[in-house]
Amino acid sequence: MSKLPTQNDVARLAGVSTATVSRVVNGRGIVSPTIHDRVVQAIDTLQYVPNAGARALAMQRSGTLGAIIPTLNNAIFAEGINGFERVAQQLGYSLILSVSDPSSDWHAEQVRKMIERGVDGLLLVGNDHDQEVFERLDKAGVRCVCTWAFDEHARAPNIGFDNATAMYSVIDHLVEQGHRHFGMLAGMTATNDRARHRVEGVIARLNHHGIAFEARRVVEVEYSIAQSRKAFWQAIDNDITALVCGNDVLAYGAWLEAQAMGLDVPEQLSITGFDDLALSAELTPALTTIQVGADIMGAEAARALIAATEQQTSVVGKCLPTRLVARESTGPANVVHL
Amino acid sequence: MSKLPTQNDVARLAGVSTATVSRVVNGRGIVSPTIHDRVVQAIDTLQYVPNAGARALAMQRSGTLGAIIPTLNNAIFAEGINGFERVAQQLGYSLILSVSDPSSDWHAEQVRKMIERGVDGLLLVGNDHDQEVFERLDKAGVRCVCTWAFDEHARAPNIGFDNATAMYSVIDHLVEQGHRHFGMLAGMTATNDRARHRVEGVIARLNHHGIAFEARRVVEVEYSIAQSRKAFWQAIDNDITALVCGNDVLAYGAWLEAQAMGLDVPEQLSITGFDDLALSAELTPALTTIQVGADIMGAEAARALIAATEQQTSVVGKCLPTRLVARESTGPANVVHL
DNA sequence: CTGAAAGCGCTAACAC
DNA sequence: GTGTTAGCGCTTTCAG
Repeated sequence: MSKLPTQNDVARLAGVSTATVSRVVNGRGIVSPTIHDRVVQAIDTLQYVPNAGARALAMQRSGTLGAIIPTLNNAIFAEGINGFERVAQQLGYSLILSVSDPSSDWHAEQVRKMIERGVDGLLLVGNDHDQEVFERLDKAGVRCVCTWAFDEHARAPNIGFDNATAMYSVIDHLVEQGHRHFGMLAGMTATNDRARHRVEGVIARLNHHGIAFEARRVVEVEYSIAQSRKAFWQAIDNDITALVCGNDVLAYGAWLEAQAMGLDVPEQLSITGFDDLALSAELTPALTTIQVGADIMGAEAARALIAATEQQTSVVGKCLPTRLVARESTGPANVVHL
Repeated sequence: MSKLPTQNDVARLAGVSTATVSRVVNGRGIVSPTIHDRVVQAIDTLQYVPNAGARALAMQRSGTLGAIIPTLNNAIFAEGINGFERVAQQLGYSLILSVSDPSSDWHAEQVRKMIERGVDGLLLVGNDHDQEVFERLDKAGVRCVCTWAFDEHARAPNIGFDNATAMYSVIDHLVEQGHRHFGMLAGMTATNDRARHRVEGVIARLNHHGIAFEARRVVEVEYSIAQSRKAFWQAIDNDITALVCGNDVLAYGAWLEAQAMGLDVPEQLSITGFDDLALSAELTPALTTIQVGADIMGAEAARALIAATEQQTSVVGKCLPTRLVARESTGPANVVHL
């Protein structure tokens, strides 16, 4: 582990000043072709690699973007991070990733760590974050964007979609097919604003259609197939013809359980998801769901953060469209109840 | 974006030297209780957050770990990164994540970026990396570990499993149930050493059992359900009774296609996967597969990298066990051919 | 126990 | 065009 070559070493070898080396490395300023070549030469005989930390210290910009997501075990977040990282990489930024749920005590600490690392921008999921988090971020001059939601009046700019109205389209689709009796499998609303808004959307739209639906008919469950399968039975104990799920993972649980018990989907029960994961289109019957474009959302978030950083402006939010993808897991309501 | 408070500001406010502030922040050295309290006081009235970049510059250690993975769109990598990040976080390290395939031209560039960022350790996937990559890493004093594989003689320490012998257990299981005619859906062997070793394992073990199986019976396909479904038909065009898949995603494709065409699994065709993703246990019939423990692998990799960094030793590799999980998608070979 | 001072590797004015 | 010179914010001898 011999000491790495520094800018200084390159300068000496090329017989120029460190400032000049800096100029050619960063392509800033003007350097005569001759000198330029000499420096480039020196750089690669020495295999010189600039030190990003030192550069960040001098420039007061790190060239990194941070992201704190609740989990990596749901493909939808992986997809979003994928888009975020891809754009960051293309634009010369590195991604610092942290997995931590906003409802956990660690969350504020993770945010602090991001500030400590000097990220130029930070991606957060949802709007459920302590006031303090945003204050620290502001104070540190770290731009941030909240994703997976869109609320014009949120504390920080949002780049995401409207979870409630996305659910409207699910409900409209179902009501159109004659459904009047609904069940819902939702995420934990207490600690997850996206889940909460999806439930609210379902209830609001059902009311809009004059269909009674009480909050207690909503079964909340952790996002996992296994949990969902268990919860399925609580959710369908009424004469429902349609089961609305808070996301595709929950829908998979319902789909599997229905299949396992020989229940015909959609003949006897329509099932809907939310996210449109890759698998959803492949199932038989294929899952009707909401396409959210997580990859694009991540990409947009990265672009917005970087633009704001480089142009010294504030991040501009954006409401991304969602789309109902009507497939085979939903069909006309049938009087043959369970 | 007023200037952030620095150690200096804290020092001034507390009426001590920066060295003292450093001491209390890092818990190193001894500071009298009185002074200690005064400093802590100052730190949180100023909301002081240390600057990791500056610290890294002074200490020559960044407190970050890097990981370069081929994709985030396969749950198995998400799982591995999850374990890696969790341990890193617990031990006070941050994760810098980059998505790039080793076979792409960008890969070397991504490695360079990691060096530039000064990561203390780097996780790579597989052993298919240019010699140059390892040289640069060595030269920069960046420890690295290659995962998802285990080869004692690899250029860099491996923390992973033996892909070939894992396949032995799949073959043994199948042969035991009377299967003699096999098909295989594999990943792209040219650019993926894990896929290659899995194929080699299948062939070697089949030969060991005296069963003829030529490499051309292996259908290579990109890891995606959609691709797998198409490839399925090429793979089963013989009188096979068992289809061995290179990973669970490929197996899902086969499973779905079989289900869609009304083919009975395992009565008419046994199907096996590799990875044991969460979904595999939930399907009906549940998928027989290889449990690799990606989360643990990631965790071990982080632990090894950090231990090596902090103890100034080299990374010690480790061969992690894999386990055949025999479920319902495999059964006795049946003479009723396709 | 605590402070002073010398860097860590790089950039950015400012001179020449 | 190119070199000089201050720092960026932190840690770490070394004195005291």
